[in-house]
Amino acid sequence: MPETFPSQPEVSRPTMIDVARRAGVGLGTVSRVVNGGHGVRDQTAQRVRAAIDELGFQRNEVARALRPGKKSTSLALVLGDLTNPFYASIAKASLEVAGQSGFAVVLGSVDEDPEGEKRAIQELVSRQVAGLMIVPDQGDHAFLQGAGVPVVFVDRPATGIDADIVMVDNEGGGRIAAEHLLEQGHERIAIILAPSYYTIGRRLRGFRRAHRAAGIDVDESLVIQLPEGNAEAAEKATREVMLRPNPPTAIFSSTNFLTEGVLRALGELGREPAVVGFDDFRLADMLPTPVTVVASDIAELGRSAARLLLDRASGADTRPPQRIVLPCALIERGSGERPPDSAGKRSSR
Amino acid sequence: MPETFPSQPEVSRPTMIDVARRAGVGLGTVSRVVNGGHGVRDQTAQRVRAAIDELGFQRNEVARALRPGKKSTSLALVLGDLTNPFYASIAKASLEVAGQSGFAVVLGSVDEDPEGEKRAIQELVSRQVAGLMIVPDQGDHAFLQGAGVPVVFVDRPATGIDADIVMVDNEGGGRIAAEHLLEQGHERIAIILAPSYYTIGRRLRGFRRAHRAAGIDVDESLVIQLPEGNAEAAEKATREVMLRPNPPTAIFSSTNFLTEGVLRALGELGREPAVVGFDDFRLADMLPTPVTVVASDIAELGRSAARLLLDRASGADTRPPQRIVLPCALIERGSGERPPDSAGKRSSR
DNA sequence: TAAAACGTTGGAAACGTTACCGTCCAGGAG
DNA sequence: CTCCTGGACGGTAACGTTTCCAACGTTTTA
Repeated sequence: MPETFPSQPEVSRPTMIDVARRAGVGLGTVSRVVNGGHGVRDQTAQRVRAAIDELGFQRNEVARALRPGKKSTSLALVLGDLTNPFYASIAKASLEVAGQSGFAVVLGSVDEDPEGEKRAIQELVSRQVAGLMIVPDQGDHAFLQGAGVPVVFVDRPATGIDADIVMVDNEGGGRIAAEHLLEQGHERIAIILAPSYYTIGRRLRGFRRAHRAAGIDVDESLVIQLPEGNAEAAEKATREVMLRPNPPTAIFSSTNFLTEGVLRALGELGREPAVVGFDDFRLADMLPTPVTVVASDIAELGRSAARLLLDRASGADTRPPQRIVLPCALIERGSGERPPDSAGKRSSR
Repeated sequence: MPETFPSQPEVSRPTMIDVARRAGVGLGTVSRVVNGGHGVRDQTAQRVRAAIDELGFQRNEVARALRPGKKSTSLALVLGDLTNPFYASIAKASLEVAGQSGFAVVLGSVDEDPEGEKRAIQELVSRQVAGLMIVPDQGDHAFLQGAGVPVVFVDRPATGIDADIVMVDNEGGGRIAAEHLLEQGHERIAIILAPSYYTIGRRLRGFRRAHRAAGIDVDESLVIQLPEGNAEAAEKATREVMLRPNPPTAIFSSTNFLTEGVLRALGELGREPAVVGFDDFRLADMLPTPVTVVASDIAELGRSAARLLLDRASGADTRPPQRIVLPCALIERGSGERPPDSAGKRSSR
């Protein structure tokens, strides 16, 4: 018979009652000291603080949050694949801002389907979080309307609910990318699109507007809608389009993962059309041809969302739903500056 | 005077008492139904379930966790920079495993200093999480010993406490990397080390053992200890060592970010010693010379940690502290297969 | 000197849930 | 017919905190 350890040491942590007994004061007094100590004599407060130190008392946040009106000091963050540096940046930044205000961040587990998202959100709400930051999936989010907890959407708005939203200027970014390529003289620019998320639609719109402004028609056969938003799909689509009789001289890929797939296909084909990607990514400047991208401050996206949510949760901000839009900027690195006639040639490097 | 909105809709969510009233049953009966419904007649349970649906009732997890013995259904995860794909992978994987068991994951905000880490952990403990997963900083973690909550360390052990640990075979990885370079005939191999974390020390030990086994002395001037663990420090150090009169013919970089700096320096110098990095990274195969790495299953690190912690938290696992070590494997891509005499030459690509 | 005002403190209720205990009723055994 | 057993259910205490109210003592004011 194997020796077993006690499953939990079960050294129940001291409570305020223990502290009160130890300090020889009432329960209410301990609470007052713990919460700033107003209305308590210095001498008494000192005794209480001493007892707290001796016992190693720590306030039980769960019990605290139970009191009516007292919201918990946690925010929830619901997002997709943390492995995507885009999401990771948001998470990191919002975590920092929340932490500075003494808030913890709860991450719901996020499958990719809308139903899973809804379940995750419900779970989080049942944990009485003070607010929700959500990078929403496509489904309807009306169920959040009367949830009684403030919500800030990140990166894209949700349907069925009017709430705060923090996002980047997708249309502007798409426009800038297309303008840049058009200025180089490109007239046949392919655009690789991830499955129709809101953001992608806006990027396409900017792309079209830039063409219209330049008086150049968009070749609809070069508007490529992928079935999936991963690198593999982009790689396959790129290979296909570059092998057509009349391939594009430039490619705008609408997502960081997509850009990766595009570059992989081009590398294998030995072709070098101009390439501009949406969203910057690590090592973009170290690839055989450094990659030109349209970038925005993703961390600021997370920071803004967290700040806004904290203000909503505290009741400090009672304005109608806000819409914060962060700018995009072009970062020229080489791949986006290739002239139209370079397509198909191998570089001499 | 600007019109203000009510800060919170304040539609206090229905409680079990509301459900009980609505269904015409007692409070205890509702609780029984919500928790599996044993000892309740089918007909009664049906009425209760109907009331729950009509009111949109959701159990208040905070109140539930307040009851003695009832641990909360959240795990805490404390780690460094989420922007590092290594940490992001751990977070994602543990999130998935926890989610499958209905557990949420709370991320503490993590500054880089040990004091901040301690504060973050205390915060998390005060939230009554069921368990802690920690990628520990260097400081002493003895304060966790009697915290009454199970702890699993991830990636590296902590001092001052005997707890479960899930990590990769750092020494083996270091050995494999060095062996691989030695087999190519390299005799002057530099190793770039991040500030002395446990893991780095083990990798160095493996590096030394491989040398000893091959009967080759390690040139101590090529054991380079960085002041900081970022790419910039590695870039500077690499430039410095490659410009020495007798530069190394190969470099082993002990961290993914470090590898990035190493490659950057080499690219600018136009030198091509063999390079092996510890930990795989995105786009490693698409760089001008694809990068050979020693890799392990980081996601499995996170999954194992979460599984183990869940078992500990539930009391299902009462074994003495476990030590799980995941293997490392070499992924040959090119940079690690350069012969000694290629150093200094530009490639012909 | 008495009354009022104020600051400090103790005590109790309440938050929403679970667990225990007691009651009630139906049905079977004696 | 009575007693007992057992399942179903209702009520209540308890978890640890915050907040409100009452009580007390001291000081100020009339």
